[in-house]
Amino acid sequence: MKLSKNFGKTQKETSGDAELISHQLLIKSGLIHQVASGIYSYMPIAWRSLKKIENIVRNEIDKAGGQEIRMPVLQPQEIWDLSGRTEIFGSDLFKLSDRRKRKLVMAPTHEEVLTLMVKTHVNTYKDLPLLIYQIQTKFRDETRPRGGLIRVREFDMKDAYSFDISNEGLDQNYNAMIAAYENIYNRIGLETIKVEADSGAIGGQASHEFMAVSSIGEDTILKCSKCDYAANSEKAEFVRIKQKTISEKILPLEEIHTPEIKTIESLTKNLSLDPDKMIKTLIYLDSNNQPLAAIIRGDLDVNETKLSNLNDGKDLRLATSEELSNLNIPYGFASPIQLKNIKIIVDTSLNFGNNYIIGSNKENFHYKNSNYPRDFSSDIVSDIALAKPQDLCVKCNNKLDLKKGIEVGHVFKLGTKYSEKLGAMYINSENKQIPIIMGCYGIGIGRLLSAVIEQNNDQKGIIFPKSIAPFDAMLSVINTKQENIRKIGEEFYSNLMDCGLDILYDDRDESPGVKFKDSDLLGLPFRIVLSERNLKNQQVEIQERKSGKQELVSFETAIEKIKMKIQL
RNA sequence: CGGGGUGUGGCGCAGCUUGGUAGCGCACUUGCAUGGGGUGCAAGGGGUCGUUGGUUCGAAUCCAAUCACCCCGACCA
Repeated sequence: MKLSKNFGKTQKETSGDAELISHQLLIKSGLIHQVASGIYSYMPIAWRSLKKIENIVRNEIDKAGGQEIRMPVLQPQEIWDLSGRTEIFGSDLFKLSDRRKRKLVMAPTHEEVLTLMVKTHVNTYKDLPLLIYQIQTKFRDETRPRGGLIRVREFDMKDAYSFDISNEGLDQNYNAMIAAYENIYNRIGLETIKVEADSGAIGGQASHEFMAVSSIGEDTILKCSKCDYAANSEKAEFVRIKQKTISEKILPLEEIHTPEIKTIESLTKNLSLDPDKMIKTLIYLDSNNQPLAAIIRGDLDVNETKLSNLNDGKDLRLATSEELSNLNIPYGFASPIQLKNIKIIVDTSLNFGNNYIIGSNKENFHYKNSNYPRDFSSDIVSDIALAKPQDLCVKCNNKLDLKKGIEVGHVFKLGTKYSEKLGAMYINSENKQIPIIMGCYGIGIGRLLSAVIEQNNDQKGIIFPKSIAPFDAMLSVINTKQENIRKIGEEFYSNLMDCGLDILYDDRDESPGVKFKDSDLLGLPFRIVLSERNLKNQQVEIQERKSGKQELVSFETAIEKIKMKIQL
């Protein structure tokens, strides 16, 4: 394509609105155009790259046995009511109604429609397994779109769904998709790590996320410094360390006067004891305002996702001090001891120490030498703690590191959650109706592009990996005003195109500086320079964007050389 | 939703405190020069100052409401 004809221009300056490098580069290079918050148009050059990404994704999912279909964005709200996700998605779900006042939604994902399709078209175990996917525009009314294409409200996503008759079948599909995802990231030049994840609003038994490690990532990952264990912060587990001063002897409970000492921090100071000698009691309220007590060692923080999962996934929030006094719990002195009619969830950390300081439910008093389960009971003992860097890996006992990541793929084992709710059953060999076992697998196309740019750039601009570069190379012709050079350039361009190469031909009447800057900014894998200086010596310059390495080759062999380099 | 910020030619910004009818850079048009790292000179075109209402003889500027966008948090396949 001739750059002079391209719809879209590079800019010298970017809006102060753009903070992320990928966002700045996408705007500076004229690749995207913002229409509204979290809503973008893709300009021709970006669209080429996105189509390449899309095709790599399509190719890998096809290889994994996927069948591509296309489902509508617009869907009746009733099917979302049926699965119960109208409420779960809440305000993130774009809703509208048609002229007959029928309620519709703009789909943020497609489990419902596809499960209902499968219900119609699958009858027997002989029809399974299936792996169905589409690449479709999704809509989510995000609370806060941000970072250019990183988090948007309208975006293209590949979503795949597996349907199996056994957990082994599900495992197979799940693993096949993980392998496909890893191929995709390799091919598009994105470094990712696979982490264990919480299954969130989609629901289900197991889930992994693929994270592009990046300091601007929105997600927090804990990754073992030695082994391959990695999980996002909602999911991450860790080994509880035993108390340093663990007492052999369990001492009797004793009340101590602690006036106005309401926090672990002030207890630590006033009693000269480490926080891991204390127990903290946090009272949460769920969406129905049902209270819940989370009991955890003083040096640890509660992971609200883990806690919520133990409470039917209901949203939780900390009770205010007024709400506490309504429950007869003095703020700052809450305690599981003598706590009645409240569900108590205890973190496993309490099993690794004894003789703790603990609240008393009495204003200005704590107990010392409290021991679990001697002094209080619990409804559930489980891991409800938030992992921190330096905590120990559950697999190998080495230290965990904290990293930030951009979520670029998510896979879930759904199980029978949707098939049961929507009645997607098959008949087994014994003529019994059995719910189909499902999995779902998502990967965001636009987010991949911005993640790749976020990872592949330098001071000068984007450095496109070959596989997703909008063109194979930039042909910069210097001084197009000179008739003979322009002619050579035109011919050279069409010869390159005839070789099947995809060339962006800078035929503009611009100064060399402008052409070079734009070429670097756009970051195609190679730049080919035709100029008077080189042509005098019958030479053509080829520069690799990534390394900056320049090479002068003879005019005759230039096309062959270029072809070789590009196809390498 | 809470906190902070910003809306002025296509883009980036100044002007607002102290009211007097809009300016700079980039981009654009034309001409001349230049031609290996955003080149130089000259001449031009283009703005409902986010919107609505108010105060005033007079509002980009003061007041009020409202909308949009960005950042942090909360939230989030």
